[in-house]
Amino acid sequence: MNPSFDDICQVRCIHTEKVSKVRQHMLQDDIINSLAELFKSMGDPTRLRILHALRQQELCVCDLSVVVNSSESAVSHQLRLLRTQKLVKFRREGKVLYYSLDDHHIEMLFHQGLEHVNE
Amino acid sequence: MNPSFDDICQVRCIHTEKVSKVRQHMLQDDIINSLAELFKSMGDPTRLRILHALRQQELCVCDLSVVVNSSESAVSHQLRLLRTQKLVKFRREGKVLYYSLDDHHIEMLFHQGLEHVNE
DNA sequence: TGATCATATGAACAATTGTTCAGGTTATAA
DNA sequence: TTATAACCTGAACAATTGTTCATATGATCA
Repeated sequence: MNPSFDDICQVRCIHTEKVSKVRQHMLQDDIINSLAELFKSMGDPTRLRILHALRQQELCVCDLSVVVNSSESAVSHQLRLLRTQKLVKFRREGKVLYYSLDDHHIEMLFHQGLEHVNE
Repeated sequence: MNPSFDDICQVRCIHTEKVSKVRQHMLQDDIINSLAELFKSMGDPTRLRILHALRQQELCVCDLSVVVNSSESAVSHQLRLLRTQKLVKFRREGKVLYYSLDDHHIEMLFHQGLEHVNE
């Protein structure tokens, strides 16, 4: 177990006021965890390739596996994860499932990320 | 090895035109990898707590370890990663290092992420 | 109904990750 | 120079991750 706030600060904690102020505005664990899951979902090359492809065009699993150069099984596994995290959605047309980005936040995140990477 | 584009598409590939169009606009591997590293860096609860703390206030390692309730060593390891990925920067004042967010993209990404999580 | 196509799933494996522990740096001040 | 405070680092470990392989759905059509 970690020592409590008070325990630590009796020993050493440089800026007590700053710290307690910041602590009051920390996010709840479940929010932080959801946020971590979201970014984690975007933290894999294959999934980013999938997402970038879907930025341009809705696509089925077979197409996606060709576009991102990965097996259909691998793509399907990744799509399940992206679905769970609400990054993509799909519509069915007969046997074929067409995947697309779930909402505009994903596009925004992708765009902002690209800007950061391109300095 | 994966079969080549042509190999696959001779066998089965539903929407050949769509696919080759999307393929032409795919991002280069190094861009995709950098982007993945960026999001991966934001895909951990401890690092998100650190980043969120720094959104409010520049802080030293000791303060941060109290705020995010983690050991100084753990925080230091995470800060190194965040530095490498250019998510945070620091300034020195005597023995103390004050960390802060590197640029406004990080704030934007955090904000957009929060919006998505809060539906 | 049975055959086939598009996709999903479960188990298993190597690879990666985050933390802890035990030192090691670097800058300040006595 | 020596002691101390603030921070960093490397090794090691359990836990998590992404892929592959084999198999299972579920929808369509003959």
